[in-house]
Amino acid sequence: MKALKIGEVAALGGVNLQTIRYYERELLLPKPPRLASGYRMFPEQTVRRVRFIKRAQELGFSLAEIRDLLSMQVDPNKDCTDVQRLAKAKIADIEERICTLESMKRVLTGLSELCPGCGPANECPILESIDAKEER
Amino acid sequence: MKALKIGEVAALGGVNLQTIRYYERELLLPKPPRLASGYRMFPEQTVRRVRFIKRAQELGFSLAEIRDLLSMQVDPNKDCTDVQRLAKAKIADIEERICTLESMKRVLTGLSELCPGCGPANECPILESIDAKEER
DNA sequence: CTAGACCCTGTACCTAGGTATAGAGTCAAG
DNA sequence: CTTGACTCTATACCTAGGTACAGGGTCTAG
Repeated sequence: MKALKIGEVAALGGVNLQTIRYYERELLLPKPPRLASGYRMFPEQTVRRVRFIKRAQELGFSLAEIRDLLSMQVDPNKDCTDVQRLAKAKIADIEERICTLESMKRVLTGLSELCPGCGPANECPILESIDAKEER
Repeated sequence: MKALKIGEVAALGGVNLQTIRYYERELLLPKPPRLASGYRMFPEQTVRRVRFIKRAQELGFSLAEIRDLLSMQVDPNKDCTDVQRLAKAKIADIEERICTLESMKRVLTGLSELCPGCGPANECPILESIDAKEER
């Protein structure tokens, strides 16, 4: 099993070199052994871990949540229920964000339809609607 | 027309007092006249402007975009087309974010269905799927 | 005239997830 | 043995949208 230097881990993992050190500080990567010179020597599987982190991020997990996911991977006392719970919570979270965005979109679309698309901006119904809600 | 002190503007606008100074620095509010003591004296309509900012934020506009909206409100050379353009761009932006979230949700839901909800976490299909994409 | 509430500026701090820079040390090829 | 690529630590900086604090001055009611 070949040990990798930080630059190799970063290149293979597809991230910036500083990001590796950042992940180590944030406890997303275990502290690697060092050479006498102080150089970090990472086990090969670190690359896989970095990619795991990036993919979990794409699914909407924060680094704090990913830290939890990673600890479940290695903790024999944790079971699937815990992972399921995190996944379900994240799905609910995503759904809520979608709802918020959809309501924003509805309002904006409604405003946009009021606007004739011409005429002076200071009389634009979009601006007036945002502005004048206090007399509702 | 009564002039308002900063604390009154903040209270009536429903924001923190520091936020008013921040908005002034960020050119979202015009620089108000000052008393000899240095106290800011805001025209009453400032409250309305603060509320405009907060409502536009709720619709998804950033402060930079709101600065543009506000300048259109007062610039006689701008017309509705400009406002429309900003609104449409924001709608497109919101739609894109919804798409991203929906794709995240689809993937997570798929993973969640693979998981039996029991068994050791280190064999959880959710974690394995996030982990093992490199052999796809 | 004094106490308490208010205001001033400047600066630092917060979240989240990094990125950049400086100055010094190390490693490997030729 | 030198040179260039790599690594080390520490610290600062970035976005966005604020919030907090220190140390001072001002305003107003009693």
